[in-house]
Amino acid sequence: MRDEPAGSKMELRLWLRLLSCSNLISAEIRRRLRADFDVTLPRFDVMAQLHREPNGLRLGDLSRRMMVTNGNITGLIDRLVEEGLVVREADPDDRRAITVRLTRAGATMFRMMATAHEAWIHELFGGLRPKAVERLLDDLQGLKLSAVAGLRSADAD
Amino acid sequence: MRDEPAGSKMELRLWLRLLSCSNLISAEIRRRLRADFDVTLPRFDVMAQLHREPNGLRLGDLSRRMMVTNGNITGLIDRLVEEGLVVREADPDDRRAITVRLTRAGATMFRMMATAHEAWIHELFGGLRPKAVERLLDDLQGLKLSAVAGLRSADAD
DNA sequence: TGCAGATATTTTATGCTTGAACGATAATGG
DNA sequence: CCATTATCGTTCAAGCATAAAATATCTGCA
Repeated sequence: MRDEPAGSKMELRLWLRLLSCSNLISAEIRRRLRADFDVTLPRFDVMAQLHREPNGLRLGDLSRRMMVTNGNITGLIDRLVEEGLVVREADPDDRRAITVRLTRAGATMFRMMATAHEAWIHELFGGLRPKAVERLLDDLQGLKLSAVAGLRSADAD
Repeated sequence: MRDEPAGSKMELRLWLRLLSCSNLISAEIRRRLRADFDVTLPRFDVMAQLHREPNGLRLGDLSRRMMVTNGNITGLIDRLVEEGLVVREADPDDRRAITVRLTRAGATMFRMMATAHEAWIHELFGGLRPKAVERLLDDLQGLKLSAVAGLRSADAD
């Protein structure tokens, strides 16, 4: 007897449910960001990272933090620069490197968006009891650990 | 004074954690689908839907089930047809409509992928105790209900 | 009948994302 | 010192995704 079959099916259901929650919510956040601020989620994410680093971030660090490829960041920053929300600055110590930073307009805009964003999340998550929020935080942490372990075991193959 | 702040911050943390779990896992699934079967996740999803409908599905039904736009489906099906995994069939009753269905090769290929997929999920989720899986299924269902309610309340605005 | 509106799909423009290839610069080791 | 190697950012081609406009067909009703 193995415990896989039944367990596997439940895990599959869990994965589908997780994905549908995540997609449902992120689609709604994207919709509202677009409707209220004419901004996309990836742009919002970039601005969120930059907002916590007043001295700016190198492009490589930004792409690592956002877990996306370098080539992706280039285009994202291009558009944010066009809109005057972000500036590129040469690094005096390393001529390969470029640092990006929010402009004053970018920082102001981000603060407005962040306030709205937090309220939206509360609208969407507010139906959960605090206990359930705690449990989910815990269990999702467990899932993350499990997944990271699963990643590594496949690496070793 | 409002009662939001504390709760809102936890909800925000939960949202970020949910998103990072979902992204982590789906990136890994994409990577493996590509490495082992040279297939993308959206293509796999289309094939999964078609596999449960031996008589095929109309494009509109397919886009509704996958919760993506019509225009998206067009290109996805184009590529699957090129690869010989799917066929388009005219509907004799309605000349606007097109039904798509897995070819025999498509069905065979999907069954192989589905087997591997289930094993991958078990690798990634297997670190969770069955109790935790149950709890997550429950709590995520609660989250979904909360989010759907939040969607509707915004509609009414 | 004939036509207004609904429905089914495709097309188009735009943006995000990836992986791979590339050019420029920096760091290292003989 | 110079050649090799590594790092930083960009470019490119391909694919996914959306919203909006276009096309074709169907349906209901006056």
